[in-house]
Amino acid sequence: MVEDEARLAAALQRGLQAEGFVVDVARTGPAGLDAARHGGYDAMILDVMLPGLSGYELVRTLRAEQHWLPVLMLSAKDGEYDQADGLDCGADDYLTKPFSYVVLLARLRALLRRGAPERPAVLAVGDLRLDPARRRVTRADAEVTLTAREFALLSYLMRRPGQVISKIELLDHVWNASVETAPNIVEVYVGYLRRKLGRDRLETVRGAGYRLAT
Amino acid sequence: MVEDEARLAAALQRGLQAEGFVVDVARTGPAGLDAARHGGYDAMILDVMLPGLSGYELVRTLRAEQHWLPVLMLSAKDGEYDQADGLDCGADDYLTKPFSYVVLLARLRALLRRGAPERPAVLAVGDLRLDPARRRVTRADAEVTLTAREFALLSYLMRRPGQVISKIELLDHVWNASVETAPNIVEVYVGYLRRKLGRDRLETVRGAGYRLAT
DNA sequence: CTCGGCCCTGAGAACGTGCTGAGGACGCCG
DNA sequence: CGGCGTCCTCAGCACGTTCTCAGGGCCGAG
Repeated sequence: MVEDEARLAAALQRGLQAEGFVVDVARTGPAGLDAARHGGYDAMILDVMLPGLSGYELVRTLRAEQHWLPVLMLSAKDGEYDQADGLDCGADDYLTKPFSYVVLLARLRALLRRGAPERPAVLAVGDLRLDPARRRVTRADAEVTLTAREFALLSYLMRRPGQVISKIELLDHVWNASVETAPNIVEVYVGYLRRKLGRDRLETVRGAGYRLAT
Repeated sequence: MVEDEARLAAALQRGLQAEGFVVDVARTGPAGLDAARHGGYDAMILDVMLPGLSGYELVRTLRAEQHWLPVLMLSAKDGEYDQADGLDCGADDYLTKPFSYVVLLARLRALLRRGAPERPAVLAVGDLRLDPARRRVTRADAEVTLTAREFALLSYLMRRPGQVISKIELLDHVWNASVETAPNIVEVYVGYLRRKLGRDRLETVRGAGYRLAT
């Protein structure tokens, strides 16, 4: 739940927990966005008026990043266009304050029942797209075939584009090898990926690791 | 749309048609139920107060019959429990009359965007059709006879066409075997299916699993 | 410029994965 | 009992994948 009014947040949290839900609360827009990205939640209750980032922007960002978490929006504005805007930003339902707790609960259940549409959780960086479920990678809409190891390495890098990731970390997560494994294997596979994806997608940061160009 | 007030129905129909929707109207509960069952619609707008069969009962019946058409319920009752009841019967959204047309439209769009969690009576992928009820499979309109195991495997794959499904998962769901069972049996059955359905329907994704070509 | 270390790459060995045909176990039915 | 169909096991083979290794190139520090 992303809600900056502490009392409302606490009341809802208590109520939902009593229903058996596991509830986390974020108080600001950016914090909520972050939680939605990485928290593995089944749904999000989202206030529109938030410090840092409005609920509208939050949903829009989330959808642009291909996250399809069901979102129930709360707002004090009951203008019909506010409601329409919220839904068109990508929210799945919209309630105006003050709202009935029973209604909130029923709508939340309806949302969960409907569930997230099968995750097009597609990672996209530049013209690179990686679909974990379909295990497909395309570069400028052309399919690229990767081996299992190459695929694992690329998806690890694509989850943190622009960041430098050390060979040790890659060995650890992609190979789950111990620290003493020779890091040369990473170099070899980066080489393979460069050959298949283009020379300049993967930058070497000498002495530090590799970075996926954004 | 299932609505017995002729003027409202006509107005909505006109409006939605102007937005590019194809709209049919049913005036009674039973007629609406029938249309929902056989009409192949993408969503249903449903009044609660209907002659013959209430909206609540209609949705409940539909859901009990495993139809997962998105339903937007309309009602003159704005008691919170009415709303909660409607949603708990299986509706996906609920609007109280009088409602704003703009809001209706936005909610309808949100509902369509989320889409029906497809559970079609007949699974179809390419020229392959599989009818779970009749336990029949056809390929380009020619019947294919499958053994029980082959059928189970194929239907599991057809529920998630294009996605890569691991042998472990197949073992788990089609064989409900433990993780330590030798995955060779999956390979064998994929071989059988390929022989019966054609070589290239089932792609092997080395190190990952199998994928039904879309 | 020179040197040391870091990184890249091609060759090929080692390894694993997946495919297939043969055939045994089992249950069903005439 | 014998024939049949289904389910499954097994072992051998083929080939793609993974990894090792060594030589050489590149970069930055001094």
